[in-house]
Amino acid sequence: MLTRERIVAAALALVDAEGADALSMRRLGAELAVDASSIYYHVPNKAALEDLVVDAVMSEVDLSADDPAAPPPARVLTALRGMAEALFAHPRTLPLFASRSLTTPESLRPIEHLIGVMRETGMNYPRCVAAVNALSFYVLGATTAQAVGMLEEDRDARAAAALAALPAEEFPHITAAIATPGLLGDAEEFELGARAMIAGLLAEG
Amino acid sequence: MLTRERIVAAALALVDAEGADALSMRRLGAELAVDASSIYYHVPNKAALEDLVVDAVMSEVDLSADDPAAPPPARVLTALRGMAEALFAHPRTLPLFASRSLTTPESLRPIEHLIGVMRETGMNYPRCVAAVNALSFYVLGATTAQAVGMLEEDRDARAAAALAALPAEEFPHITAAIATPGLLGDAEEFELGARAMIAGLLAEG
DNA sequence: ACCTGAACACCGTTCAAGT
DNA sequence: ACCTGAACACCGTTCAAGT
Repeated sequence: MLTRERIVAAALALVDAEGADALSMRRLGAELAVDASSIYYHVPNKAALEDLVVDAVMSEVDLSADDPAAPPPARVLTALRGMAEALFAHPRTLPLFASRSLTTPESLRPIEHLIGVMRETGMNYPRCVAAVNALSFYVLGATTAQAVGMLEEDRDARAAAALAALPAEEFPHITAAIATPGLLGDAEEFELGARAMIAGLLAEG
Repeated sequence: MLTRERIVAAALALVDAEGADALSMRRLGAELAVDASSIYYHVPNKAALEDLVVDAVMSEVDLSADDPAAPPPARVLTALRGMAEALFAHPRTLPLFASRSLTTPESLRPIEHLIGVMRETGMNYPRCVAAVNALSFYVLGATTAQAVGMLEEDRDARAAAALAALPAEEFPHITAAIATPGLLGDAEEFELGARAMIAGLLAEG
C-alpha cells in the first residue's frame, strides 16, 4: 500500500542521495515500484510534495535540549543549533527551503518554540516574527555555506572559477578572503554569527 | 544578432513577468524569435543562465549612497538597503538566489564592498566573510518575507491554509502572531532587524 | 561565426479505465 | 478505495547540417 508517509520518505531519500534535481514524479514512482500517476492519489502535485520533504527535515529538529529555566539568549542558541543540525543532516534539501514553505504542525514546532522564547523577553509579536525570520535565514545561510564544501558535485565549477578569475586590484577583499584559510572551524563560525545575531536582536527588545 | 546580454535581459523580463517556473530554454527562444538550441551557442546551459539572471539583479545594486567617511555600521546599513531595494524590484527572482550563485564581477561588487567596510573595523577575513554571509541571507530572507504579500499567485494557498488550520492550543504564539496586525511597516521591520544584526556582528569584532 | 531542425531522453498532470 | 496506462503538452541538451 502506497501512503503519503512512504512517498515522502522515498522523496527525501532520493534528494539526499542524488540532489533536488533528481526528484521527479516518474523517478519517484520507479523507486516505489509504482506508476508515477499513482502518487497523485496521495499528494496533490509536485510542489506539495516538495513542501512535505521540507516539512520532514524540519520535523527532525530536536528541541529536547531546551532548558526552560535558562536565559532566553541561551535558549535561542540551543534551538538554532538544533535547526542547523537537522538541516546539515540533509544538505541537498537546502535549495528546497528557499522556495517551499512549512505546512505541517510538526515542522512548525521549532518556529513556535522560537517565537515563544523571544516572547518571554517582552518583545511584541511582529518583532518576534521578524527576529525569528532573521534567525531562521541565518541558519539556512550558514548551513548552505557549510554544505558547499561537501557537495562539490552539485556545485558549479563555474562559481568557483568565477571567484578565482576575479581581478585582484578591483576585488582585493574577496581575493584576500579566498586566500585566507578559515581560521575558525565551521561550528565555531556558526556559533559566533548566531551569538552575534541573538545579542543584537534581543538587545533592542 | 543574439547576444548573451539580450538573452539574459529576456530571461530576467520573463521571470519578472511570469515567475521562475516560466523560464525555459524553449520559451525563452520563442521570446527572442529564435530556436531554443541557438541559446546554447551563447550560454552553456540553463543553470548558467539562471546564474546570469541572479547576477543581473545583483548588478543593479546601487552603492553610490555610500559615504566613506561615515562609521561602519551606518555604511553597512546603507549597503543592505541598496541590496534590499534591488532584490525587491525583482521579487520573482528570489527563489533563484538560494540555489544559484554570483559569477560576474559586476554582481560581486556589493559583496566586495561589504567585506571592505567590515574589514575597516579590524575584523579578520574569515569573520568578515561569515558576517557578510549572515547579512546577505538576512536581506534575502526579509525581502522574501515582504514579497510573499505581493505575489499571492505564486504563493501556495496551501501554506496559508496550513497556518490557519493550526490548533491554537498547541501553537499559541503562531496563532497570536497571525492575528496581530503588523504594527511596523515592512520598511521599518527591515531596518530594525538590519540594525540589530549589524550591531551584534560588529560588537564582538 | 552563428543559427536551425530533428532527435533523444526525459518531464508534470489528467483522466478514463481497471480491480 | 486505490492504482494503471495512455495521452497531452511540455522539458534540457546534443549535433549534424545549413548559411
